[in-house]
Amino acid sequence: MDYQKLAHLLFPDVTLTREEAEAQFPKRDLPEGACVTRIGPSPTGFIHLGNLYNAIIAERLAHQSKGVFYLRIEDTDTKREVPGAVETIINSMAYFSVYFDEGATINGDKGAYGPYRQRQRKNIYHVFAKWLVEQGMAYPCFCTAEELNAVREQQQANKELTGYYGKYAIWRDKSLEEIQAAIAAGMPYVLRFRAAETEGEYFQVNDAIRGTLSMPVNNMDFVLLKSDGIPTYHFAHCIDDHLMQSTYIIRGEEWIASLPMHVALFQAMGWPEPVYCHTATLMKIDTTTDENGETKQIKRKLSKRKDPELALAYYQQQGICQDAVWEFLLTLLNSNYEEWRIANPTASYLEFPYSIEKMSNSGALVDLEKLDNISKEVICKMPAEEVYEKWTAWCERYAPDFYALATANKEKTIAALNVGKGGKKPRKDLVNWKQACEFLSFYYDETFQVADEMPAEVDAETRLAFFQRYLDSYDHAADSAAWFAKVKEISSELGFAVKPKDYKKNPTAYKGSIVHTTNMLRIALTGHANAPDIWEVSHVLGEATVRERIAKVMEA
RNA sequence: GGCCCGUUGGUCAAGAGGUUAAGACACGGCCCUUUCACGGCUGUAACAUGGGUUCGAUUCCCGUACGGGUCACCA
Repeated sequence: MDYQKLAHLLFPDVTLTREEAEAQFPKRDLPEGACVTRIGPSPTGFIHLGNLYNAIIAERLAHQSKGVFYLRIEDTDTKREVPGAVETIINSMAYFSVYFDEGATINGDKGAYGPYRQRQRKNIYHVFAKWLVEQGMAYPCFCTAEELNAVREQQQANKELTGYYGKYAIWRDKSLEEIQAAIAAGMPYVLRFRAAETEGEYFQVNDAIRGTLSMPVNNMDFVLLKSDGIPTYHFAHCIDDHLMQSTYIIRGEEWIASLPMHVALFQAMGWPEPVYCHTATLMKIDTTTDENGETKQIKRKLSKRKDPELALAYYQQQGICQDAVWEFLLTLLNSNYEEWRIANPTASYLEFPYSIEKMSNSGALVDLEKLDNISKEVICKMPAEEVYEKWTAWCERYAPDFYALATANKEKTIAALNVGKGGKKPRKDLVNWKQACEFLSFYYDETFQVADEMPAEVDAETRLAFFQRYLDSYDHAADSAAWFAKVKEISSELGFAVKPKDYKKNPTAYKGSIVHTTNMLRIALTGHANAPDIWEVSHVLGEATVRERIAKVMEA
């Protein structure tokens, strides 16, 4: 077989040599130890937590080492591509504060190692594909899908290893004439890798997360180029990650099984392999009912159909703060993150020394309660102005009514966000931006509602009397202590116990306790029996609103 | 089914051939307290399983179970 002739027959338009093509991607000028990483999402329109999880690892590895982090769009599957998906990927990553040094952007590509969309790199792949053909390491295969299916069924029936290998690789040793005839007949074909003919041979690969993996040597003549000339993931991964000089490949564990193919490819090309890092799949607990009617809890992979929390869009819609998602993922990534956070309460999460060796290699469960907890922690440490900016930014897109209210009452809103902030024990009222709307709604007359019932222990007459005296004696300028002293005084005059314990001990001696009177005030002012400090809230609302709201509940 | 990966409290997890097997979230109790939240103290709760190796194993080895991945012209 004349491989030169075959190569020319298959790639008549490729004029570049392998060396010339490689020369277009000069060595990166980076400091010692710098990592080059990437994410390579497919534009299928669905990006999920796992994408972010891997993106954060890659980003940290690159930026902690003064390396490069880039975005490559892996659009080799034209069938699954969804219009606008590239924008979705870019926007989602931006929403979660994941920034790329180079790669695909909304306005074309940025960086010297592009194009960063694989379909646009077709000619590059062909140069290397041609070289492999010249070396006798790749050949065309004209099998139809039907033929391949038939072979697979036969293999399954015989309990043999399925796939295109050994004696089943019927096109691997065809003559040039037969290939020429097939091409002349217009038969579509794929380009396959000529694998080593082995069986039962093993080799070892190192994985930065999992340690040494022992795997069978690849003996599959897998597809390099599909019939449309576009590479498969395997081929594109090898070519791109070499030319773009990725040093670490961060990807999900579903790729472990194809590692032998990738290693074989790198060896065929004569290139060093990058360091592989296969991350664990995110899981969740599901409650199911078994055949005996008993409910069971099982741990399973997050599913796109069943689990809304898998989609990144879910976190955006819920208004879960970006920083909280980062910290949550960081705690899953590195178990010592929480300890670090306790020791460094005010540091940015970007200062955390992330280490790939500390990664867990079993599937972590997505615990939304934990996320909420982290989220509260993150928001309560944020200055009110920042909370305001982030909350309103979210509202602008997801809650236009609140966007209008908050921006029209900016000063009041920031004051409201400052209630209970600061000090050693700041309040943790806000969990996410969606819940923030609910929580803050009582501050605005437009959304204020009396939701809770007045305490049943207090009769209507006493209640009115209390409010009347409160209004008559209300001094907006009084400080918190003076104000509370006044509330106690009125309560006492009306027969309420000033100390809750006194009332508890001797309930018949009183009409109620200070708990009841302050609760009435809370309900009148905030609509809820549970609310932040009354005095502080009153000063956010302003005297006029305080008087109005109390007058209103007296009418009801 | 073949191949690969994994299994420490409900969850995330630290850990080591001999430990009272950390910590965080969640849950319970107590305290603080004008409500709630916060905070403080405290409690319940774990090494999948059977064999080896060993003076001793949850930690090392082998098997089993369970969970996951993969076996495409998808990534």
